[in-house]
Amino acid sequence: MGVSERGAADVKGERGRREEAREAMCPHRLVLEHVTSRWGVLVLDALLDRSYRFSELRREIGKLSTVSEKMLAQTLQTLERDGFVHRDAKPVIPPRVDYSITPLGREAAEQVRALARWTGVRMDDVQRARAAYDAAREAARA
Amino acid sequence: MGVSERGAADVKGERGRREEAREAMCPHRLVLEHVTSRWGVLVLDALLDRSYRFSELRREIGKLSTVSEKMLAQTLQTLERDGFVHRDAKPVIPPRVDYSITPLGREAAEQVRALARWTGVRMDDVQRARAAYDAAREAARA
DNA sequence: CGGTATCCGTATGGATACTG
DNA sequence: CAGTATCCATACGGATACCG
Repeated sequence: MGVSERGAADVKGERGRREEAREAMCPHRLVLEHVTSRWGVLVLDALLDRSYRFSELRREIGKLSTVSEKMLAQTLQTLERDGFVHRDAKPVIPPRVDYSITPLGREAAEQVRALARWTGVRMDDVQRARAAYDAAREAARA
Repeated sequence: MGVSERGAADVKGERGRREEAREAMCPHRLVLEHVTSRWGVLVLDALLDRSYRFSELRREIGKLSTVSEKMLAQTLQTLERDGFVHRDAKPVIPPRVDYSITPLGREAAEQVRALARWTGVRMDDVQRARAAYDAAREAARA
């Protein structure tokens, strides 16, 4: 799931309409979507170990899956706004911005990491299940 | 984040190309995306308590967020293929299909539920963080 | 009832170029 | 370096129709 935020570029400075509409009925579902989003998961997991600069974080995450600058920036902004990530912009040339996890973010990140680890551990069970499923469908086709 | 599967209808019987390509480099990331997907989270959480029929599940989930038949079917298929959900189609008229969670799925669902609960508990911290963030940006604008 | 097939609008998010 | 602006492909997901 994406971060569900339209880039500020596409429509002037507003968060997505969908997200805004859904915010009314069940606010914490959105928070869940933020932390479990495609890049949110990887950002939180990375920041659990140490703080990162923007490009450094991009490279780190890139080991697993390539993320565009745009999506990384969007994800970081969302997580910062929710209070999970702290952004420290140093007024130097060239610019230097450090991202770190907050105490609140750490709580989320630990659970997310646990889930991520779990998928790794259970991966072969999943693959066996998939093989069985595909085989059954193949058989049904004949 | 969606389930990341294109409907079988759109392109003949194949899973999304993106998903297929990414499957190669980091398979367990996809599993994580399946269980944390928009509807995957809600399906797993619901099935943790008891089994449901298709429409019944749709109504249950609908209390939180409306899901189309198409997306629910897609989500259930993905979770079934991964071995998290068991599908029991009874050969009766009218058709009756029960969905239940598997032991493997239960492990995932429990973690997902814990995370979902956590977002509920910490919701006011998040809202305070958001208010602070928005106020800071407002101040910077002036 | 429990789906699948098809059509289709549009938000999502990647690539690229540009700026402070 | 750390982003923002812009463009654009596409896949996400809703509506509808139909079938077993």
